[in-house]
Amino acid sequence: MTLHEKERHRIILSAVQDRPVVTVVDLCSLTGVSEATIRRDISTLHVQSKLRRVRGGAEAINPPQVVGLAGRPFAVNETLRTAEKQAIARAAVDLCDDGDSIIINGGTTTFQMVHPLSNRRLNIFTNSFPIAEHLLKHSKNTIMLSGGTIYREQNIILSPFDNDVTRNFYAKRMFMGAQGLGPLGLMEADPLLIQAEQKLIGQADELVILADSSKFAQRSSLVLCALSRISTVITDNGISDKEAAMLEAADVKLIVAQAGGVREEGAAS
Amino acid sequence: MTLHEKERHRIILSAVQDRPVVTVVDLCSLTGVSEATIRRDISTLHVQSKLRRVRGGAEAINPPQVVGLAGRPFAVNETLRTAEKQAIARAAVDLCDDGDSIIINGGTTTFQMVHPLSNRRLNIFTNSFPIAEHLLKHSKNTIMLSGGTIYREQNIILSPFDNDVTRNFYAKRMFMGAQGLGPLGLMEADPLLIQAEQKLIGQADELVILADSSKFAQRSSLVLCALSRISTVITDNGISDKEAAMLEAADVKLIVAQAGGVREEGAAS
DNA sequence: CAGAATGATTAGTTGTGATTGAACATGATT
DNA sequence: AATCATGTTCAATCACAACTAATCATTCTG
Repeated sequence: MTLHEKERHRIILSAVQDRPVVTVVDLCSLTGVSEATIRRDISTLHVQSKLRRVRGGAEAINPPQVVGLAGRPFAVNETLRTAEKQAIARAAVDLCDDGDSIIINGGTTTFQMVHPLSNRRLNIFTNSFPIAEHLLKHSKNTIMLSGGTIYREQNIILSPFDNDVTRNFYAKRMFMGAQGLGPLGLMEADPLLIQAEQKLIGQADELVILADSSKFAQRSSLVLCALSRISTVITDNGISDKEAAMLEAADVKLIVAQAGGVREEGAAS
Repeated sequence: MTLHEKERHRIILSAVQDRPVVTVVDLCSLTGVSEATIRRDISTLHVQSKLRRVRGGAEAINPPQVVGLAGRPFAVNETLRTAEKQAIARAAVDLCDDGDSIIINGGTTTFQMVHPLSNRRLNIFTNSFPIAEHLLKHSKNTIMLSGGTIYREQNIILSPFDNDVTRNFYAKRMFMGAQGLGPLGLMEADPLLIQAEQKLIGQADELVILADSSKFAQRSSLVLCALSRISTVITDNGISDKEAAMLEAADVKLIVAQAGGVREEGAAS
């Protein structure tokens, strides 16, 4: 993959805003270019005062504490398995072409999609405030937001009412994370979330699930939808043969994303 | 395929606006002409300052610093008359009690309400992304957002559809700024905004207008609503007696806010 | 036909990726 | 505490591919 200088800069800046510090290897797997290039880019952006260069990577230029606790999205969960999540998110974005209309459901995994999306031009509908915020600031995508109350813990916008914006938006694909993924289907913990997500699922042709391999071991109390409704699952190479077979039996396309590349298995429809 | 210079230039400019960066080969396959010609065109457009030439292609001229600019809301307008606007916004917030439900329409003046609101606890409905963002991070108010597309220039969320979240929210007061304020009523420039704002106005008992005194001189092409619909106007002490009389005649309560305190005049209903 | 614009060719420049050895941090050992 | 060992990060270098600019032949336009 060959990206242009400007595009890489966009992605790097997008990533550096998001976290106190990004490592060179992070940016490497995020952009798909070599370490040398990343270093050169960081140097360039450093002299332009777009970011500050530190050993091992780069940090945002603005004072460390500007963003309070609530400001950092998903503060606690964010650092877990980021490498896998980034690779998965990148594979997800690779499915899309510029101009596509997609839905991104809120979550820590789907949030990682914002960086590869920063140099794209899609129509994006989301119920996640941080995703909308980031894309608004760091990309040229068209952003549509669902209306309702902003729930601080989940950083999700929920409405008790039927939302006409939601019901009138049609998307080629919907991307969502998962609490757990088993033979029964997609598992979720919060009943309130389920209701909102089921509404959204109805608006998309394909349903793409982003789930790192640990999610296959997790179970939850509520089933959001059956496996048969899922078009594609993107995961990392920690997935077992048995789990892969389960998906294949349900006619689900499986994409295995690994840092720096994507290996495809299984088949469907 | 043979295209004329003008046509190619139009295509190139169109493409460059659309994406952060276009490559020469992109434009090549887009126009069907040779790389040499595209390069010549880019050179021409570059000296005309229609776009910026970068290695491998061209980029739009406008974002020399996308991050810093887009991050701060209303970057251009923000610094004008801030002292007055802050005093006005403070007076507006003083009208509210904790627990109230209010609507805040987007705008540079109403944005100033976020600071006095930071230690309050209200139910706030807004169509302004920056207002929601700020209150979410720096306050404990309950935030409700209208759904729809986020318009970047205005930083406002608009929906072509009737929005049930909007229609089901009832508020004691709605706060909004104004383009202009005259005998005919509240003036606004953008027809798209008018439609959305009129919907919102219907959901509130009282309509409170935040308008610094310069707004009485401004006129716009479109009337948003009559003076009679307005409950209260908050302005600064630059208001003339004649303008105050106009408001009093329409039975509008007038509040004059000045830095450090509030002086009340006029009376109503 | 003249002048301009376009496309192809070529030579020169610049960015990119991999390799190497030096500088640096970390943790363990004496 | 000082030293050493290990692993990571960094800068310099080089080969290679991509991009650019200049030139010239050809085609289009008036």
